Amino acid sequence: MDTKTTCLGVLALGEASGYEIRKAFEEGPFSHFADGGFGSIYPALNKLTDEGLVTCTAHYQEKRPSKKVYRLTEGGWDRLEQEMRARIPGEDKYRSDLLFILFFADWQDPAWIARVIDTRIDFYREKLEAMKDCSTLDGLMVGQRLVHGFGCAVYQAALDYLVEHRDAFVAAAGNCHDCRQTAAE
Amino acid sequence: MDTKTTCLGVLALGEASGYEIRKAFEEGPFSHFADGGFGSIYPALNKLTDEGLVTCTAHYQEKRPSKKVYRLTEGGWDRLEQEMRARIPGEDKYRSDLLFILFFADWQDPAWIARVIDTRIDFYREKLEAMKDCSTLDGLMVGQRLVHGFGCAVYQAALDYLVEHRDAFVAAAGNCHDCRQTAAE
DNA sequence: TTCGAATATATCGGTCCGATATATTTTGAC
DNA sequence: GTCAAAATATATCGGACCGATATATTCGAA
Repeated sequence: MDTKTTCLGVLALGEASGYEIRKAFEEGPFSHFADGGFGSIYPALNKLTDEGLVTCTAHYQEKRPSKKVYRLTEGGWDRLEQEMRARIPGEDKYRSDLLFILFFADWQDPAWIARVIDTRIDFYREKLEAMKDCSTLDGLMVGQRLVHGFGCAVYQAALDYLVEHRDAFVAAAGNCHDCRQTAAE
Repeated sequence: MDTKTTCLGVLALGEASGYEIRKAFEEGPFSHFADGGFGSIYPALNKLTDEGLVTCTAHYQEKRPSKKVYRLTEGGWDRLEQEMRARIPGEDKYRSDLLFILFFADWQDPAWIARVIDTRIDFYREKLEAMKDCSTLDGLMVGQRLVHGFGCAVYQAALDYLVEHRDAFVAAAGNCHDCRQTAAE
């Protein structure tokens, strides 16, 4: 889904400003399967306004930049529904710099490998704790709760794998002292 | 990692053409944590050649476009090592159109929800089978095998969750006949 | 009191990606 | 045996996307 469509999705939960949409992508309920920075969100919101899919109301605030609150129009609802039924969704995209580094673990310093894995283990533990004690789950739609559960399940599997194989990764590191020659076959 | 760096990574396993690099991203050992289409790979390869990080040798073939084979230089090896140790790797990116659709399951047609989930379950089953019987695992470095295992573990967790909650998703669908009003609070 | 984080919008340059163009060989189905 | 489809192989273009940056104020913590 492009940024325009994911913005429509956030706005389907209630009116929001560009800033609030970004929070939904970064920390909110959309954070584990969608994203978008300001450089994508603001242009997308302008295009959506031009196409009549959202309305924009400026809420003037005395001491801050005036907040522009966006809201779906009937056309916006139609477009969102249409996008969600348009095609069987394509394969998920999963990109990981950590896995790229770990792939070449054999050629690297054991201490460095240990450090990147331990950092990630800590990160996953915190993330999962925050997701689980998430009391804001009440009142959500069933789909939202299930998708949240999907996120937890996948993070948990990643964490478990890292914990279980941490030592094997570290042991692999530093065993190949001549990688450039080895790779040259 | 940008496309230039991931290309260096593929070339670290042996010389390759642009076409072969793409296969490594699409089906090969890099497929579950990196990617890049021709539109990214060819320009990246040109830049790497300009910077002296790879060399390009044209292998003329009689009846096909001549194959340009790229190979890492010493500078290329240095750059790759440097990139992998430059910083603690950032959070993985996970993007999913399926989860976006499922998030709004309550508002959608049960048959459609069943179809998208069943399609994905089939996809994961095939993918996992292909990954597990992967006899090409012999002779790989330890890091490569472990990263492969990580991919299997995460795909398995995703598959298990979908199988277990498929009926709950379908049951959620179609229960909300008035989503636009409901969303308006 | 000062420094960083949060609130809030916006742009710009560079990168990335899907679609498309081109051309031949191999594979497989009927 | 023939024909279509898939694989081999490189390349570009326009539009979308993203990180960095600019601007300005308030709030809380050290």
